Amino acid sequence: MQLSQKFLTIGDTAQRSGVATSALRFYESRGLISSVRVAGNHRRYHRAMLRRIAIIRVAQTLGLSLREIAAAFATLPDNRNPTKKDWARLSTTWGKQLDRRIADLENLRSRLSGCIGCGCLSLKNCALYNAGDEAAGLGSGPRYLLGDVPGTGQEPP
Amino acid sequence: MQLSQKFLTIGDTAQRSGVATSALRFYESRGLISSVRVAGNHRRYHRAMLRRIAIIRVAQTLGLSLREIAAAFATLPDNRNPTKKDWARLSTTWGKQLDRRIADLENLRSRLSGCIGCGCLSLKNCALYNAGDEAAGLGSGPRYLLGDVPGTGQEPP
DNA sequence: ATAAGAGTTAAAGTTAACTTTAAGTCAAGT
DNA sequence: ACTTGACTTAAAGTTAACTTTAACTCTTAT
Repeated sequence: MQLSQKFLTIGDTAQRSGVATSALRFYESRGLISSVRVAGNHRRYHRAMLRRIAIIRVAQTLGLSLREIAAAFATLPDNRNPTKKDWARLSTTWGKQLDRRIADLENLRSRLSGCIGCGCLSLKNCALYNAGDEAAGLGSGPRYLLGDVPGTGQEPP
Repeated sequence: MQLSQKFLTIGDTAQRSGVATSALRFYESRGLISSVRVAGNHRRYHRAMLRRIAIIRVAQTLGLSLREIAAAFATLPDNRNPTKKDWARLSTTWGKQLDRRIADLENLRSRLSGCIGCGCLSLKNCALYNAGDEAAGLGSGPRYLLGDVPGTGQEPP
């Protein structure tokens, strides 16, 4: 295996990318990467594909699903291999998403802090319950917790 | 259905907790909640179980798996139903975990920021690669990206 | 010439957290 | 008496992201 080769076998690609051959075939089946075939139907990955594979792993670390990553790649003209500039654009977008996730968690954190000592945890008062399902209202979501406050028997529909 | 009843059918429990009956049976199969049986082999959940169910949902929102939640419940003396004090203890622990997750993400965020413009992304220099697998070293993890820098051919084992 | 090693495909297995389906039981209302 | 609705269980299905297995095919080193 020459390090300067332009095309790599799946085994070499796996070694250099740190991604199992089975995963590479899987990524290919999902359209995330591509290969050419040589005699014997064996795959050959272009060296540049290593960059793409690495970006996939980074994106996964950032919390993106393969579906989302594929969608991101699809925004590249001709679905070309990401250039340095493409990487800058993609990672900027992903950075913003990450910021949002962090903000959401911090929000959740402050809600939890407010609820740690309260012990109420009722649907109406507890910020934790009204966290995920803002528009849920009555009809879904845990109702009364500590205390299990009975209503009037005339709950709204 | 009387709101002041001490024991609820699975249907009533589902309605008041906002959790599907299938999910309740599933939680029970995993030991997260428990019930008594009445004539006809039908389940009855104690009203207090609603609190437990709600805590399960909150814990899930915080990112815990059912396995972890079960483990947390197991720390309660006699695996009793969580009291207000228990909730304070559990949620304090979970708050710390959440803090750690947030810190991890912020760390990742700053690494990403540093890499957005750089375009190097090599194993040795890139903070993003050395993110998850600190001790990975050579042998796993994407190697060379933009640039695909060839080594000496004498890589360490 | 041959055996080992690397590749190939399709299909099944894995884990989490449930949901859906199938087939059957039970109690209550008409 | 009979239908309806709620309930029961076991087993299979769902999604994501892969891995494992089985059964072959090719290439390469000896």
